[in-house]
Amino acid sequence: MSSVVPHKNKRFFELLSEEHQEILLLHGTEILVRSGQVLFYEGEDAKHIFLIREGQVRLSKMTIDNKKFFLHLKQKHDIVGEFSLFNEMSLSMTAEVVTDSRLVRFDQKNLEALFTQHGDIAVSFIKLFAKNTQSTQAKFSDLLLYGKTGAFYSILIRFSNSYGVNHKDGILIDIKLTNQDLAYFIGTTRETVNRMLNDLKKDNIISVRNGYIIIHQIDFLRKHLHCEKCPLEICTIS
Amino acid sequence: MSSVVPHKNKRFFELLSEEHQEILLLHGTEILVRSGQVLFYEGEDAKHIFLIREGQVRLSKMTIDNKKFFLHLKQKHDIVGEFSLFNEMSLSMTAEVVTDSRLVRFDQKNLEALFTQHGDIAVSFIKLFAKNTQSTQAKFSDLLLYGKTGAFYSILIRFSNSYGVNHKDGILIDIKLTNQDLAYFIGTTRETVNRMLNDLKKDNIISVRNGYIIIHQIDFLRKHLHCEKCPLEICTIS
DNA sequence: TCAGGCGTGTGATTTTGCTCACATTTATTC
DNA sequence: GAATAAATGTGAGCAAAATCACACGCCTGA
Repeated sequence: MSSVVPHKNKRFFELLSEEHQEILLLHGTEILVRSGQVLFYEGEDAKHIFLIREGQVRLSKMTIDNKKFFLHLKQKHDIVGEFSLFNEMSLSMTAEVVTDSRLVRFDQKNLEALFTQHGDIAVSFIKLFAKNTQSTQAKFSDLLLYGKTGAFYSILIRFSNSYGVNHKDGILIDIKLTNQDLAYFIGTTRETVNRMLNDLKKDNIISVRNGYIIIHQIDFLRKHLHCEKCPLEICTIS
Repeated sequence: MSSVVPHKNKRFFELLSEEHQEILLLHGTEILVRSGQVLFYEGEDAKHIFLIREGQVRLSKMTIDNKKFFLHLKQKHDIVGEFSLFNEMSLSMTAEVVTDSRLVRFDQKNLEALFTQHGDIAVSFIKLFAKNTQSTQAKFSDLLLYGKTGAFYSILIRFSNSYGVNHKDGILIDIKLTNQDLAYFIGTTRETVNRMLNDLKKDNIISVRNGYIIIHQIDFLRKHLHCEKCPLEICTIS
């Protein structure tokens, strides 16, 4: 742990006690899922939620006029599909596995019973939701209040918090992201992203080395969003 | 209950059993709060959450460069501040009472204990979060994917679901909203809102009678968002 | 009753971001 | 290593929305 990336965010599963982790795992089934597979589609009825043991899952919304919008990129220890607990509502997003993954699948009904019995696990779950809510709303207010540039900076900060690793020249975002991917995360076009990226490169705020983004001056980004002092936990992409 | 406003959304508190309602109320303190008072500010440490018995509370984010963004307008039976449960994180929004209100204030610590003991109340809380999450994310994807017009239509639909009452010419939104208020809900300017409002009036989609908006053709708005068939519960403003 | 405040309405100008079109570079595949 | 595909880079034109500037109506309180 260095000064650049002070600490990784603790994810839901890590926050549970050993004992609770075991209880939870006993109620699920481990499954292997290949990249490209879809865990559930928008509009379907919710049946399961998933814990990621290994791999990455992307949550997105897609519209009829085939616009796409990526909401989250979930990783190890994250929960996917929690927003369907325990409603009869149909799902509001699509979950797609983007790198081969090992997941634990839980049945909704099982979980409800488990939570009713183990109030303390339910409380951990509430914490998960609470953090998520804050994080999501913070993200969107960035996206809306500071234009596309703001949205872009916001997403960079979020990626650096969720996927950043220390690097001699700053923070390296340790996943491949095309311009188009980034565009889907902020609701813009790849051209606009490309121009913004190049502006930042020109000013030496970031650089790109074989497809990976390195952020040299994250404070520049934070300042633009008036977010110098905001807590790390809420600025995440997962 | 008519065909225009098929049913009011059931809010968190109403979904609890009588027994649970009583248990919950026993753990809180009833307070009266005047319009204009602030329950908590962005950046503070979270101490309480609130149940609205009567009145309205607005949740917003405010930035240094004094941009404002209204996230929710909560009403009777809604919970305010749940996103602070049970983290040590500082609050990410400001809660302001906008009409004189009667609230029940809960202490975080109390609630955590209560939930641990009564898993089933915790489960109800998880439902609240789950619905909220879906609703919020649906809203924001509208705001980002369909431009300012889309954002505006989205907000109108949400207000009609949360505050709409039947009216001979359509759905009346039963709260006063200035152009500026609406602008803060969608992250735009009052001028833009004004122009959009007038466009809708011109086409007889809506009209405004002494400050209250009446929606005549809500389907027009829905169609624009490709949202004809989407469930009522997630399109709310609270 | 009239002054001041607040909300609304509307034009002109500028900025931002999207669309389209195409060139170039970087990966893949056979 | 040539052929193809995928991703990046960039200009020009256009559309959407923000900004600025100001006029008007309506309520409210001295």
